[in-house]
Amino acid sequence: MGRQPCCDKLGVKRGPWTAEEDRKLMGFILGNGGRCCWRAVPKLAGLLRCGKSCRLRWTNYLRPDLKRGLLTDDEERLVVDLHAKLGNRWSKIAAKLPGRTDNEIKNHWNTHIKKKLIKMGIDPVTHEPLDGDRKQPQQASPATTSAHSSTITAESKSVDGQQEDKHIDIDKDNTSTGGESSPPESSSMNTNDSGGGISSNHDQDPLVKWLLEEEEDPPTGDIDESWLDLTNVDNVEGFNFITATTPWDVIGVTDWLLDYQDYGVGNPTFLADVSMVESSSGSNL
DNA sequence: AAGGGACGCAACCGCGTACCC
DNA sequence: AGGGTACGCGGTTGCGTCCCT
Repeated sequence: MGRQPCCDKLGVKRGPWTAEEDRKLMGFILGNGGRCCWRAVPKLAGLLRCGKSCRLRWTNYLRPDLKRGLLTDDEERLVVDLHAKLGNRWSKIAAKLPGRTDNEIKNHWNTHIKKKLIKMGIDPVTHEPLDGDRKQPQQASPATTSAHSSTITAESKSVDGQQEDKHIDIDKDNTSTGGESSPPESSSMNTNDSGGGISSNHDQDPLVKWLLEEEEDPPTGDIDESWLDLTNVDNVEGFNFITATTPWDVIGVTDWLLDYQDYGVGNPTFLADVSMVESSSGSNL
């Protein structure tokens, strides 16, 4: 098949992004509205990066609507629940956690949640009790993490698989959905969800239905809706990005915004982030 | 104080899919 | 219909930071 590389490797910069590069990329996307494909972005933005790298940088770091910091307990719970239903489909999971990226969730899963579950005697892949815990009573049932109300509230201080201070709440009909669920597929997941790795049991699950509906708002009231208020520009103090006189000069509240909402610039919380980018490049400095 | 290992995050790689010609 | 291109996704890696000895 000989698929061509996404970009010419020669002369393409790799590695951590600098503040200057961030500025250029953000400036281009915000200023031009990204009226072209990612492949053309680096050239037009004056970056020696491949388009793929630009897209990743934007979606994982520069996007205005991104939350930062550790996942909250609620978010973590939701991730566990969603993972039990969907497996490693991080993008699907991320889609249900506003402001979080698939990469972020994936990293958090691998570095935090996975370990927690293992300490609790739960297989992070299948969400079933680990071998040593199979004889555990109800608390360690397969539904422990997939139940809608499951909670992981305490850091297990156990060592060697011993469970201590484990706090899993089961207070709903967890047996109907989680009990007989097939293990989520953990790899080579088909991006098409139609039937994919979800059991028919899960298809009946309201949560799964919600998960698979792209346009529907999440049921949690967890969303920071402040950004929806377009009149709220109180947070633009210090805003001096490029030559804008108002935030909206940069945002360009024009039709492209509507056309390119995927960039996330419709989210006014970016204003604060823009000034942040202005002052630093985040983790790279 | 210094060295080494563990940890966490950002970025890269390669594959699958959708779309276009 | 088939090939080429671009994008999105999940797995993996690299490297900086933290922590322990």
